[in-house]
Amino acid sequence: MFEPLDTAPAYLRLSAAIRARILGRELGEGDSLPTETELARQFAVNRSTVREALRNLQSAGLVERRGGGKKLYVSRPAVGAVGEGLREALTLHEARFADVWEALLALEPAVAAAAARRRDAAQLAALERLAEDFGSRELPATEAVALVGQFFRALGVASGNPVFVLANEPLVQLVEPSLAIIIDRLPQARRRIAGAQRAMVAAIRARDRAGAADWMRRHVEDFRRGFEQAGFPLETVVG
Amino acid sequence: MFEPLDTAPAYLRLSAAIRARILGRELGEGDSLPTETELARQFAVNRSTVREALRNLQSAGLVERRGGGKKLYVSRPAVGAVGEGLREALTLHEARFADVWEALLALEPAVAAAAARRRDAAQLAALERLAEDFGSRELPATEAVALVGQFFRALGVASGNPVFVLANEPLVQLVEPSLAIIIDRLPQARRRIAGAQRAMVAAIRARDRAGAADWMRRHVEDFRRGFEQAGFPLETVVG
DNA sequence: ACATGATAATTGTCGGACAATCCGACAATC
DNA sequence: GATTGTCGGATTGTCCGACAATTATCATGT
Repeated sequence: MFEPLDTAPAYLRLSAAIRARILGRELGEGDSLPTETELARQFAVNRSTVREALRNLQSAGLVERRGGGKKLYVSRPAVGAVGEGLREALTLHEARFADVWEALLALEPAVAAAAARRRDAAQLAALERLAEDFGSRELPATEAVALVGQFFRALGVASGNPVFVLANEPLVQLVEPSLAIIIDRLPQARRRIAGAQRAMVAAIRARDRAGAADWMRRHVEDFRRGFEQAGFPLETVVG
Repeated sequence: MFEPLDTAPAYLRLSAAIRARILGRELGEGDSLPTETELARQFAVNRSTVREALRNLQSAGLVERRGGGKKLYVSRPAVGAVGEGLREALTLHEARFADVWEALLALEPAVAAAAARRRDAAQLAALERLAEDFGSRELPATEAVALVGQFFRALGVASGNPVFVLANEPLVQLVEPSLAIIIDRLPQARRRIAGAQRAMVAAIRARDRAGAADWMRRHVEDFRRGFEQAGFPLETVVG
């Protein structure tokens, strides 16, 4: 009979208004927003209210301040930040290693296949350099893991699919700590990872989609085995 | 010799501090936070600063107010909200239909397979009811599409994998508008969707993982064909 | 054209204020 | 007994005004 009234606080309605303008492309990436005082004047609210609304947009990644400056710019949400939010969400939802692994097994072969199909020369070169770096040097675990993470991110970029790039990120972030432990405890882990990376890069260079996906599958399965052999149950909650 | 000082604004350090406590499980879901005045006192900052920090946590979904109340409670980020943020991010990254479809093709068969393996009786019943609802009634496009969305969400839940649940959400949200148009323009769309849902439910009931994945693959491929037949190029930017 | 320094604008933070609303307890009513 | 009214206190949403620190702007001299 009656519809609920819109009693949303002003700061929410304000951020919703600006958000709509950004998503509706009226404000494009790189455009700068008016100053807080000016926004307060235009929306006829207090500057404190404006600031609360801006914090909202800021943590959604829709606006940002560049390099310590004062001006606010419209921005597309950074992949790293979005991934971190997702990682937090998954942590609080108590995702287990088995869950993340299952997602990796579904996603990464497809990413590798897409990369094999669509990578350009520069992206291939980046992958080759990362694989070479990992394979040739005996870095400390933390740095080695960072390289593996970079390899996966580079794969995402090479896939040319922003959905893959975004989906990749939280999984990589969640997996990195476990991987560090595995590399520390299992002497053969480095060799196996290096081998898989080399094989994937070769398949991607040859534009061999099935090969890239296959090697990725083995790589991900190896990862699960490593996790178990390092003494962790698959039910371990990540994060 | 000297470490860089932490010059981040107070409201950021404050939200980081609370965030860390939540992620570190010192504050569990459902716990209530002190009042703003009390937080201001404890952190020795002004209440306005506290409020900016809280807006930050609020939009990350780490705290919420329940049902128009005043108390703040620690919460795990709601799937819908996280998905919406991701949808926005993908929209601003100009993901094309082809990209979303590629991700669906990688993800959904795995979700269906996991659901076939792990679903319990109640989850199966929910899927059956949704499929039955969709197949038996000739609802207007918007409601029909909502039912399809519910079917995918229920699949995610039945998969027992929070990663799948979360990854599902933005894809479903992005796809729903396109699907509404397809259903409107292609007379055979309803029948094909109903058929696929029935087949998937049957496979999931029989715990036939390969069958479920297979039917899902056909279903997703059908969806792409429908999109093209409805007159859209795959490069259409979603959102 | 380019560095430089003065000047104006802007942000981050603060203190205080007040109405609206929610909460809990208690009383009144059906 | 359950719903409804009432009342004081606590809390939030919003406003105002202020100020130091930092950044942007611009005229100026080289």
